[in-house]
Amino acid sequence: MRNGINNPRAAPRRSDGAETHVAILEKAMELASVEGLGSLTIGRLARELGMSKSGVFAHFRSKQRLQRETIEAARRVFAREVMRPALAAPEGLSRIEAFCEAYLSYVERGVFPGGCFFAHMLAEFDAREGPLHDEVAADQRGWAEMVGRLIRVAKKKGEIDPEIDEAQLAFELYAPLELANYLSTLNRDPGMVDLGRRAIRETIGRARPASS
Amino acid sequence: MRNGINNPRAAPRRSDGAETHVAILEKAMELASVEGLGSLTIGRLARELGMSKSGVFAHFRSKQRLQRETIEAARRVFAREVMRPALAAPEGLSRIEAFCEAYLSYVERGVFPGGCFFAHMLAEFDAREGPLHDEVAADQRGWAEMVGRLIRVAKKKGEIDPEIDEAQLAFELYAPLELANYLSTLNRDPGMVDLGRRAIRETIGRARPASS
DNA sequence: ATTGTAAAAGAACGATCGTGCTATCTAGCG
DNA sequence: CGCTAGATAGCACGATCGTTCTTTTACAAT
Repeated sequence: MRNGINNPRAAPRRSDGAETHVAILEKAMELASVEGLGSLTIGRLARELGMSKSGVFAHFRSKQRLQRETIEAARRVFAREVMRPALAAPEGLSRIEAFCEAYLSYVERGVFPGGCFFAHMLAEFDAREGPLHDEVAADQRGWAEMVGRLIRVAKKKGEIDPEIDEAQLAFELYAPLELANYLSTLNRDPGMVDLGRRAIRETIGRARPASS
Repeated sequence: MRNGINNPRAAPRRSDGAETHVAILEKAMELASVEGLGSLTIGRLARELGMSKSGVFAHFRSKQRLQRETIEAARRVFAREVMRPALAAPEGLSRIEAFCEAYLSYVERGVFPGGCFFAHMLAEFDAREGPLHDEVAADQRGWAEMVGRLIRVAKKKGEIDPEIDEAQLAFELYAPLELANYLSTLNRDPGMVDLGRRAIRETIGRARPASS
């Protein structure tokens, strides 16, 4: 906005505020996925990026805003790496499969160095009070509703047994995803997500209508 | 040891070092289960207990030792609240059931105010390097081996289908336990552990030999 | 070349961190 | 009683925290 919009041959500036802003958020996501949002420190961030504390601070003007923007940036990564490939699959059971596979792949590829950003946040803020707990709870509720919708659509298409309890199935799909993330991260072994992959495959298989 | 051992009518001391020690560790477990071992602070602990920072510090002489002892104290709670009732059940499938139910009950009853202490530690240290990561990984490995033994014994007794992959079954039992802990804590709703209860029941049901 | 502006650095603040050293209090022993 | 030893408090340290204020830098427009 400040640079090059009206000038097609604008020389690259040594440093554009907006670029620095996203660079900070990228490093913040990295650090927070490993050590948590609570251990995310402005001084640490500055040292890691080779800039001054006040230089970093000026981009957010409070730690709360830094934390909020870091979460928002992580949501965009999640949307790009998990939601988008899932939505590319056709509606119904295969979109459910695609969503689970997209999540497992996102864990397996190490999109965040500390495993799934939101799994970490879930554990960090599940028991606390305050705005960060509420953000995590809202995200969680949103995903649960989304999976619930996917299940209902698949039922309507006759790809899932109509007798199946939606909340229960959503839980049984979510559980292996979450654990695959934690165990593969803990053991530094991306191969462990295959345990989750197999659990998902069998749970989805059981959810199919008896006729099939 | 220092008091009353040889004197049956020892007057109660205003404060016995050993009693204070366990009181500190109890508060430390409470705080750490909610906010994590990383946010556990000696000053905070002292304020919460109405004593001085140096008074608390003197019991451990380093923060590392405080953290180690807090983990050890939590292991004792886990042994008392989960392992002991599980081991009271007869060997085989019913001990597996008892173990899962003991865990879910321990979550449901809110033994720790922040949900399962070790589930919190798993997420806090899964991606870090250092002694605390190694402790968590060792605990994790220990439980996995224990569940593996339980499954093998149940197989030997003919209560579990011999074709079943032990590691896969262990994973599929562990996943609902973990998620039930996180979701019930996040939503402040102990009722959510019933989702885990039902998932466990069905998974165990499927593990039975086909003959049965 | 001068001016304006946004980005970043620098310096300082009060608070809190982990840790060490010293002093005070109290229970039990002679 | 005085003495000893352990538990606790008080105080100070250097480091780091989040935050504010001021200054320097580097580019864009004039």
